Amino acid sequence: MYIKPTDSELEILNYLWQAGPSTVRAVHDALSETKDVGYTTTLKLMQIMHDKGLLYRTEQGRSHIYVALLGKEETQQNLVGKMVETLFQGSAAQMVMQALGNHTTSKEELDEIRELLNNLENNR
Amino acid sequence: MYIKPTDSELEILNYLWQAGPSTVRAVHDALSETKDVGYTTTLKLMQIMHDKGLLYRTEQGRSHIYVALLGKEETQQNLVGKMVETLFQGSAAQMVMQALGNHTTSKEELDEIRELLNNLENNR
DNA sequence: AAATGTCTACGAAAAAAATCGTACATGCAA
DNA sequence: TTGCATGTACGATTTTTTTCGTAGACATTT
Repeated sequence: MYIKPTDSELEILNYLWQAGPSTVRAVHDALSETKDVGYTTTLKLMQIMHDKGLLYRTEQGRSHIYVALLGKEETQQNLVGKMVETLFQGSAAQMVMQALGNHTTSKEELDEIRELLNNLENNR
Repeated sequence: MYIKPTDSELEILNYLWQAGPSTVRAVHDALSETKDVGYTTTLKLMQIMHDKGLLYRTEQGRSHIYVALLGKEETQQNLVGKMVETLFQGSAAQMVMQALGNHTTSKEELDEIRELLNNLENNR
């Protein structure tokens, strides 16, 4: 069974996806920018995530280097999928409407989506 | 500030959105279909939601009738928006790709989305 | 060498969510 | 009228998540 990361865990995963293998220090410094939290809190969270199998870690001198074991796309897919099921009765289109209707999206992005739509229809 | 409903609360809201004003019994019977949970658990949850201001209730004889105070669209918007921010760095288009890429969507729905895209571009 | 800084480990507490048992009221049926 | 079904209230417990203090190891600075 897939383990749904908590919101805090997601913040950490996000950083690791973007930054690659990182120390607790690096993660914590990044999170501190937007959030008031103690170092040991971040440390503990990452240790727990390691226990849960969400992170891999390797020793690097006196500290540890952590790597996300969940892929970004895989996780996005899981969470979006879950939201489509629970909040949109399984209709991805409904969710898309909500998402696009209330966010500013550039012409380039809209075009990209159009292309995706075409591909979906052709590979049917 | 907007209060994010928990997963359990969302299940209840979903039912209320679909069924309209309902008793605890009705909600619980519906949830029981897919989930093993005691009646008093559902009752307590709904009482808490009432305390939080998520539900309104009115007496009906010996029991209570509950109504969702959060609108469905409003809540969808909030949660989708939050997900776009945290999981897709603010890019709704990215989320849309994920959502469409991994769900089967009918031609009608795809057309509907196309139309939405056109409208978005025109009302710029 | 002593002090200081920076790690991890670990326990514990606080906070948030979810679960349920029991008590008690009341309607209804035998 | 006695007993059973069905409500709510409410406290308590359990589980999950978040937070942080303290201790000990080790490197670096003074």
